[in-house]
Amino acid sequence: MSSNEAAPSPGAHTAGAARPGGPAAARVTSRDVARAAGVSQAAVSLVLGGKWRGRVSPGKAEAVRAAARELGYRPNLAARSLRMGRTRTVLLVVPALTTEFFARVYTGAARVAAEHGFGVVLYPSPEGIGPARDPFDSAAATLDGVIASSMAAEALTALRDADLPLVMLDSDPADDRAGATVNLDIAHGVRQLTGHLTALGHRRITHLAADVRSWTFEVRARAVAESLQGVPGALLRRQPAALGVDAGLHAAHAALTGPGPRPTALLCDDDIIAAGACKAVRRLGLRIPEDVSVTGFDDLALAVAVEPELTTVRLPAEEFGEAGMRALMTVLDGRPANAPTLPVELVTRGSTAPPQDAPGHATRPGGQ
Amino acid sequence: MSSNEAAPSPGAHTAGAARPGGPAAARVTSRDVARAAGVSQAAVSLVLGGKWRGRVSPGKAEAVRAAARELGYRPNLAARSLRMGRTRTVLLVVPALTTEFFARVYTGAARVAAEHGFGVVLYPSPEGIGPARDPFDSAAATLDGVIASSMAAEALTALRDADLPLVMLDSDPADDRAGATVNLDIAHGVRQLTGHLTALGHRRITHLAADVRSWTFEVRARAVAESLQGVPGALLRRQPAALGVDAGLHAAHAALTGPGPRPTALLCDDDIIAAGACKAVRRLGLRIPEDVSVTGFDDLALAVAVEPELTTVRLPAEEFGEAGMRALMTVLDGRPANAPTLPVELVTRGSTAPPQDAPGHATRPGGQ
DNA sequence: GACCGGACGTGTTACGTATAACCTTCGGCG
DNA sequence: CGCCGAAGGTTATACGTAACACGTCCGGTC
Repeated sequence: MSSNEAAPSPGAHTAGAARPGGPAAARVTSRDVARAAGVSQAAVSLVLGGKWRGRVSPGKAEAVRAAARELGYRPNLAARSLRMGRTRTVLLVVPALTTEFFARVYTGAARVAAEHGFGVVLYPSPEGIGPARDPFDSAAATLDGVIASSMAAEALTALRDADLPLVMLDSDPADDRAGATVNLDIAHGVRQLTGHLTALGHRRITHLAADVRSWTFEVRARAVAESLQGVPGALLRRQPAALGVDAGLHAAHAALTGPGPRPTALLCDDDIIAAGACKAVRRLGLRIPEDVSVTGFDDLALAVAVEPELTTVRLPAEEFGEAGMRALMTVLDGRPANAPTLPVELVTRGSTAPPQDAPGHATRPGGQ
Repeated sequence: MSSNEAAPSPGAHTAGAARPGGPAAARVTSRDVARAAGVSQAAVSLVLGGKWRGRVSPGKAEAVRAAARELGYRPNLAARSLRMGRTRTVLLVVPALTTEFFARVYTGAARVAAEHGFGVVLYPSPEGIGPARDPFDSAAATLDGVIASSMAAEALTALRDADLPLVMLDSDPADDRAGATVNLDIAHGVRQLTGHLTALGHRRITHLAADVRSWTFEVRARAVAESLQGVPGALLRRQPAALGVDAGLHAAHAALTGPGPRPTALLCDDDIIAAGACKAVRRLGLRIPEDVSVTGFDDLALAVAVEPELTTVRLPAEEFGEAGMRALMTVLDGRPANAPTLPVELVTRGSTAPPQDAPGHATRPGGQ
């Protein structure tokens, strides 16, 4: 990593000066550098590759580096990949990039990858790519490793032939396909959340549960149930919800108008569902948080855009991507993979408050 | 969104059946296919490359295809790139991926690229990558072309050496660096928007203008000014706003509490600023849309998550990315580039209504 | 004085593909 | 009949890099 921290910016300057009027058509190769430095191409490869300890004299090594800088030499990645059998490219499999959460995961992962000289290509789920060719058709041939979210696990079936190093994000640690698994401490976040709600006095809580088969949502459902187990008088119900604002709205409507006593809190599986739930609450003439408290998950930008701002569990999305990429890099180095679990944090905002349980004044038609 | 009903399963099935128990260590090359089909490696290349019209008999061609399928042959992209001098990889330069708009642009661009057998790598702006190495250092060596948003124009300076085919998104058509420019009909969208507001009776309008130097925001500012030029009694003011919910809140607060008559409409440069503006309006004890109308831009998911839902100008983000990539593909084919301008659409929702101080028209509390 | 091993390099090769150049067969035509 | 061009292939080569195998010098050692 510290081997080549040669300054790039002055290099660009001299490169511009070094090519006065010549057409950029002819790419400069390691052989050109060799010629300029008066050494063989092999020496250039050794020097620039950093492994010249006792093979090239310091003087010539410096000459090589100078010539490379002067000519603006960039190694041809295709040739290198062909020779080495490695592409320094990894695949990130996410359910959809248009969700802010995974866009941030990508950002973190790409940053760490860049530090290691790796690139990241995306497989943003079948619905993102649509009916086009399966990226694995060509991609699998030129990948060094894969990071995959548990929410896109089904896409991984296409990869089961190629036994690439694999790091799973937020998935069952018992999954043996993965070389390592990086998790978020979802269960703890849920416990904080339910603790917050019960401390406020909430007992009738409906979990607006994402109807996506995924490890992370299974954990959330289990943690919600378990953490309310010991609370006297707690009445937990479960309302499935698809992902999206509209789906959250419909699910919340069903939850609030269904049989039995009305819940005083809606615990939503993500902020987007929660935003939809807020709309449903208000359309029924109820107030947030006085009549119904609503909580989200993820702490997206959305969480502070809606009103009132959402109490939610902040997931460290970028750090998540960073940790996943770091784990993959250690696996690629042949070292044993660490599999950290990242902490999450409850963020308390205006969408939660003690319930106004007075049984008499349920509906206030006018409202604002 | 229904999850993926697409079926990559049959292809995966045959692939799984073709490799019974062998270790996947040894990659299958075109020579292996040649051996299996009883032809030379060159014939395999011809057949699989599709240019065997009068060079290989149909029978042998079919045998080659069968053998390739049977063995699960995947061409080595590194070798192909080295031989051809092209990488079938293009770069998409965007200001930040965590914004939904550009995530959708990427999705569309990646889809079209995949149809052409191209991959897309991202350069999500310096602030996304952070202080890590400049991706162009290595990337520029292996790119066939570039698509760049005008919002990330400064990042392009790093590319000025490499004279790669370049398609600009939503930027000044006079910019000569670009081989083609794909635009959105922003000006028309703005005219629809101002027409909508003035038809409702609004005259005192403040433009919450993104303080980002970018072609698209310059066009918006100009179009707002020009389209209100001929409206009698129109009073346009301009309030700079950084990007983000908080920035929108502050800018709107300044606009509403500043000197002079209070504006009855806030025309925001994007939905996120508009969401912040909504919060500012309510914090001042004013109502949307009765006291102040608010409009956004882009039609992100956010636009229907806030309440009231935002009147906004829908930008066809994915189509935008698709059109950009299509233009780049034609440039790469050596054909003259078409440079379309995509239509945009005004979406009228609950955040706009006639101003209450307009004579005659009164308040309609219900909403729809 | 023969031998050894480390420092300092260079020649050569292979990675897998696409394609130019070449070679053979064969039917048709002057 | 002799020759030509097309069909149907094959052989050979180059792309740019990394690294193995091989030299050569030279100071020290027995």
